[in-house]
Amino acid sequence: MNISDAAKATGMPAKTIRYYEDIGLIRPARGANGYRQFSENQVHQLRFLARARALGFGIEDCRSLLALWQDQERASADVRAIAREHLAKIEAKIAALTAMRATLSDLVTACAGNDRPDCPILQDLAQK
Amino acid sequence: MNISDAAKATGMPAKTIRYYEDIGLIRPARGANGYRQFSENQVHQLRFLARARALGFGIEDCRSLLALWQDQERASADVRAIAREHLAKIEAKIAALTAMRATLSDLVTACAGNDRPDCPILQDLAQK
DNA sequence: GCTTGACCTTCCAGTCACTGGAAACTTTAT
DNA sequence: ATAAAGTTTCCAGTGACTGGAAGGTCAAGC
Repeated sequence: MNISDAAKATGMPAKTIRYYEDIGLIRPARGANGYRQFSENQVHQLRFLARARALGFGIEDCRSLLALWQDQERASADVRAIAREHLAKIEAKIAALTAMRATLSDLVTACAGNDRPDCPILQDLAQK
Repeated sequence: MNISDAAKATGMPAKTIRYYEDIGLIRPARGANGYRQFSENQVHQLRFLARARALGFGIEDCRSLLALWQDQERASADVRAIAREHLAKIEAKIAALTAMRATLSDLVTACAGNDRPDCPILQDLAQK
């Protein structure tokens, strides 16, 4: 399987797959012509990575999760610890964004949005 | 006012202020010794920037907002348009993160987190 | 055989908003 | 006089790609 087929099979850009090889997340074989060759198993790994990334896990978390997945002797506690930490980071981001949204939403509502220069948004930015 | 005083007055790292000069957000004068000299007005501008950044506006938005703030002939509609677009992006991010949180939260709950290898989190990552 | 086009390769640079660190200069305090 | 603190510039790194250039390879049509 060449890279564009792997890309189609996983929904990832070929560029991303090359990048993942670059940083050692996957190690596809090479044909005599130098082309990367992906096994079904590697396509499965790529899908695992795509799903983990879609859940917001960072690359290093993905590396750990992939290793745990491959490891039959893993403890689910190790997986859970990674997921919990990530969940905490996501919750912190949501909290920060929610606070921003509250303020911005108020300001957008308060601003007339017309031809005149007076603007509660600028007032807010200027004062604090 | 030297850079470290401006940093204290705004709560920004001096590095960040230098960076803002680098990209043309602010243009402090220079003393005979080459040191940057910040006026009260520029400190005010920096605080404006800090506040805008804290609300999540990108640098280019900050540049536009700063220009609008300085422009007595501005239309509040222009400010509002920037804020609304930014608000929409924040809401999209919140939606994405909230979806991640829902899935992750379920998975973390479902995982026993013990010594054994069976793990709903890995199962989820592997299947889709 | 030859050409065209689609595919593949590597490598370099850019994204965003800083942040860290090195080397060298100036100012301030002792 | 010296040491410490503050300042300067410049270069590199962050995360996770993404775009593009230059060049090699493959399959199809003439």
